[in-house]
Amino acid sequence: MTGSEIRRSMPLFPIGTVMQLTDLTARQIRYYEEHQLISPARTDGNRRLFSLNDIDVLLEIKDLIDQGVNMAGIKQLFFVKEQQALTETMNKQAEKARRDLSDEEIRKLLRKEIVQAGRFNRSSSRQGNIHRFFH
Amino acid sequence: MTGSEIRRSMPLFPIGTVMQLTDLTARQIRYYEEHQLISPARTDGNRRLFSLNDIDVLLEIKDLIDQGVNMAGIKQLFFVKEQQALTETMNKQAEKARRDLSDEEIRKLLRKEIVQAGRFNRSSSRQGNIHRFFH
DNA sequence: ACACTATGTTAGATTTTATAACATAATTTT
DNA sequence: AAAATTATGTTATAAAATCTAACATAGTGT
Repeated sequence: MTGSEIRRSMPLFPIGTVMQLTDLTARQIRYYEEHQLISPARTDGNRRLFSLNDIDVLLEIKDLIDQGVNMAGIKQLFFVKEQQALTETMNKQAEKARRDLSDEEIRKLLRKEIVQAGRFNRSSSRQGNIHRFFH
Repeated sequence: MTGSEIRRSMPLFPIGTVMQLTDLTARQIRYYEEHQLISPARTDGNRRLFSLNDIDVLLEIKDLIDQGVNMAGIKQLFFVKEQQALTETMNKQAEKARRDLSDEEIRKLLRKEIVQAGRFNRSSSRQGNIHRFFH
């Protein structure tokens, strides 16, 4: 996880601040939590603490609501987005794996070459000081 | 004022959050406010709301205190820093003014050139379509 | 030894937030 | 059209967080 991801998910804001920042009522914010669109952290005393990510999501919800999308629609949209994000990271992992594989192949070839060079040097000029190639 | 400056001075955090973020007690934070090292905003109900800048200052104070500097010293340091910042912006303004002046001179020269070009064209070849130079 | 500094602690008042229940306009379903 | 559902408002009550102010105190500086 990167530093900015940590910062964006750090629980910092009480509901009052979030209300001002998002122009949503406390009732709305709690309602969206009830529907699991956000999961703010809690203080020891059970007060909600929202992260920057939570606020982003709330602003997104607000936009969609303003555009007439209902809760079911929003849930679906979020679900799809999450799937997208998931497959995206999976693709990235797969690509990384492929890259790692071909790296491995490169290394294999390199090894072969080195061995060949060794043989060549030994058999032809009897010098055998491969290490020169690695300085 | 830039966008990030606005963001950094936006009153967002209640004292509890600031306590956790800075590892200072409420008593300490209020004490530093009493000594005008910070000036957090207030809610309608008189609760303090701190900005990111406030938190930076508090962390700076904490550092200095950990290094054994007392309040008087911290005040002096902050005072000096503020003076520095002020003279710095003044220098910037002065430089800008100088640049603006020489810009003005450049424009003056350019104007002269244009007028000359106009005269030249009119008197010699009778075409006078200066506007070509400005496309 | 004495005054001052920086912080702790406590008390009582006020504000903010929590949950839960009931109310309701707007929309959807039957 | 009537009934059900949805998204939000409103209200009541309890608990948590914060406020100011006062007093306490260990450590510093003179």
